[in-house]
Order: sequence, then C-alpha cells, then structure tokens
Amino acid sequence: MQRSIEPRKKPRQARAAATVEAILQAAAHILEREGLAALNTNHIAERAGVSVGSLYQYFPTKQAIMTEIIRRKRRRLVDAITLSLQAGEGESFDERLDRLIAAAIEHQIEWPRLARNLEIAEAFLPLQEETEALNQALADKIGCFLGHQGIGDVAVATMDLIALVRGMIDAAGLAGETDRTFLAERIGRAARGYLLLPQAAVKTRSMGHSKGIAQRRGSGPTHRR
Amino acid sequence: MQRSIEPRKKPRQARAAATVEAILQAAAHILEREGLAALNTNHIAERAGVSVGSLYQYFPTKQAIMTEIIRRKRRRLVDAITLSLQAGEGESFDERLDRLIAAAIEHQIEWPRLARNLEIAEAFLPLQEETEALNQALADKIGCFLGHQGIGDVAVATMDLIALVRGMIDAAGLAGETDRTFLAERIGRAARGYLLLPQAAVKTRSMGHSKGIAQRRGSGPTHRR
DNA sequence: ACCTGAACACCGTTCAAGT
DNA sequence: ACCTGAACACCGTTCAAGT
Repeated sequence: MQRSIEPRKKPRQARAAATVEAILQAAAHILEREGLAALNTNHIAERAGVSVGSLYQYFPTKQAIMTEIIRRKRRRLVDAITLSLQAGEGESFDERLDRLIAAAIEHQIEWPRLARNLEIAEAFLPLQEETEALNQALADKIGCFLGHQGIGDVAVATMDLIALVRGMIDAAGLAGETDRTFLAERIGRAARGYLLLPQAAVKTRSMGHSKGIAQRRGSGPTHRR
Repeated sequence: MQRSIEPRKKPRQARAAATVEAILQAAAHILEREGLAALNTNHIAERAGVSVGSLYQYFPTKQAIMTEIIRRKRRRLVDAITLSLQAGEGESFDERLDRLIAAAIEHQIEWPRLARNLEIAEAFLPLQEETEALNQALADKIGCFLGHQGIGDVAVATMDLIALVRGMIDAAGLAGETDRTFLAERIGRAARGYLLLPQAAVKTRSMGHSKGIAQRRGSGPTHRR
C-alpha cells in the first residue's frame, strides 16, 4: 500500500530539469489557489505544460511531488531560522525571540493556503523520521539560544514552541488576519510564558503579577522528564 | 463541485438508526486505526456491515459522514468545557484554568489519531461558519472566566488559546507522549503567558500589572478587530 | 421504508510507441 | 534521454431491482 515517495530519477538534461521545476511550481500554485482537492496529476501536468507520462517519469506518485515541495519549504525554514539567529547575535533575549517569531510568521504567512495544505498533506505522507530530523535540526539551532534561559530539555521545548507558533499562525491565517505585528505580539506572550514562567512542581501559589515572573527570568527551573 | 455535506434523510425505523450508527462508528474506527487514506465508502460500508447503497441513502457524500463525526465531537467539546467550568465555580483562576486545560487534553487525547485526522478533514469541508459558531460558543462559555483577567478581546483570546492548546496537544500526541500531567503543565505555562503577561502596548493600565519581561522596544497595537 | 450490488464516471498510474 | 496520451485499475456515487 505504501508507495514510494522518492523522486524517480534526476533530470540530466536542461529541458528535463525545466520539466521538474514546472511540475513543482504548478503543484504549489494549485495548492495555494485551488486547494488540496483540486490537486490531481492530470491537472498538475496540464498546468505545467507537460504530459502525465512525463510527470510520472520523475515522480512515481502524487505524494512524491508533495514531498519534494515540503522538503524545499523545510530547507527554507531552517535557513530563515539560522539567518534570524545570526542577525540577532549580541542582542537581548527579547529581541532575538522577536526575530525568531517574526521569521516564523514570514515563513508561514507568505502563501498561507499553500502552507496549511502542505501541513495537511504531511499527515498522508510517511515523513515522521524527517519531521523528527527537522525538529532536531531546529533544536540544535535554537539550542544555545534557549540554553541561556535555563531550559533543560531543548528538544521538548522546541517541539512545543513550534507547535504553539504554528497553531497560532495557522489559526490566524484561516481567520483572515493580516496584521503580523499584532499576531507576533500575541505569540510572543505565549512563547515567553512557556519559556520563562516557573515550572509548577507543586502548585500552591497563584501567579498573576509580572513581578513574580520577572524575578524568575533567566533562573527558572529546568525541564525534566 | 461543492457537493452536499448534510445528511440525506433521517432514519425512521430502528434498524435504519442502527445502520447510521454503524456507519459512523465504522468510519471513526477506520480514522483512528487506519488513517484518512484508508477511509473510502466501500471500506466503511463493509466494516459497518451494510451495502454502499445503504450508506448513500443516509449520507450523500463521504464528506457528509466526516461532517457528522466532527459535529458530534464538537458537541462533546462544548459539553466538556461547560462541565469543567461549572465544576470549578468558586475556585481560583489557576485551578479553573487547569481544569480547562485538563478537559481539553482529555477531549483530544482519547483517540489521538481520530482527533488529528478530523482536524485534517476539516480543511476539506466547508465548515468555516460552523467553526466560527463553535469558537463563539466557546468564547461565550470562557468569556466571563477570562473577563476577570482583563482580557479585552475575548474572541481573539479564545481563538488563540484553542489554537495554542490544540497545536501542542496534537504535536505531543504525534510524538507518542502519554504523560498528561507533564503536557498540562507545559500548556499551562504558555496559556498563562498569553493571558497574564502584559501586552506590549501603551494600553497596559487595564491589565493591572505593567512591569514585566515583555517590556520591549516600540509599541505594538492593542487588541482590536 | 429500507436494503442490495452491479454499473458508471473520474483520477492515479502504466506502458507501448514515438523524437 | 526524454516525451506522449491512450489504456487500465480503483474508488466515489448512482440506480434499477428487491424485501
């Protein structure tokens, strides 16, 4: 049942490379403009200006096409995160966190429907290992940044933050929001709460004043598992 | 292209009602155990022990079946939220927030793959109005609870919190996590950060606590819509 | 009122024939 | 090496025939 997801062969000639690019671009265009339901191989081939046979010469399944699009987008995400961390070197925690959140919003909001449809498509694809590798790569990048905040389990924190940020951006995108600053501010509060609020080992005291939060900044208890 | 999503007719006899239930249960079972890709009408009918024809007598499309499952699950969510708020009447903010988060986790983690697949399926269905109505209903329920925290736009806050909580539970579920207490604690920090940290804006006096970690450069917009 | 299952249409995929 | 498009298989949906 589980058909292949890997590209079938690499194009060796220039026109073949152009064919592959046309296929990927056509598929992405359909995902952004028409949605997942409209993504069928005949439609992709037609829009790309090639025959279905050519499509299947390079991609053994429709899912292989979506996989390649997802892989490219993931590479761009890692690059964007890397760049935003480099750009923020020497700045304060708050500034660097804001850079990260802004990068995530930019990455996810440019083609909102495409982004969402790709996330949905991921559920159909056997990409769990790659997803874990991606999270690990991001954890590595973000690791030394978060390390200063006393976060013990960076892998868990990275997973949680990605989930939180993604969930909020997607929901906002679906609701038609366009104000990135407003969105970034709300995400920033959630992320800061996650990273900076004291872990409730035995919850006796109610928090509710930022004074208490500020006191724990940079010296919070570590995650454990 | 947009085919109907509404049930075709209501069963009048007991055996017909049993047929409808069998169809819905079979579909849910397949979504939990085999995934969205394995959900086809022939398979549903076979597992339900009825013919495809019978299936189409009550549901005009495959999507109508998924829609009914989603609607039932949403009703259970509203009920669970209502009950958790009632159960926590008179308790502190922290205790009631913990009750809400625990209810959400229980609701979403019981059949994790089913829950995730239904969310994915929502992307294919024209349920935006109903989703907004659901969020409004939840905002109403949670409204007076959040009101005490000085949250201005309860609708936005509700949307964000649902997105945040859902995203984190889904990610944890996919990663195979089973420790609900640990998860609830992490979600609690993010939710508290979102609700309690000062907004990075001029309008902080209504919050009652203006000093804190989030005092940053610039002045972002306040909640509005 | 309810059920059945063969038949039809559509879309993913293949393959024999071409340049 | 690359391309084409008719043909095949599978799944969503219908419908004539049944109880």
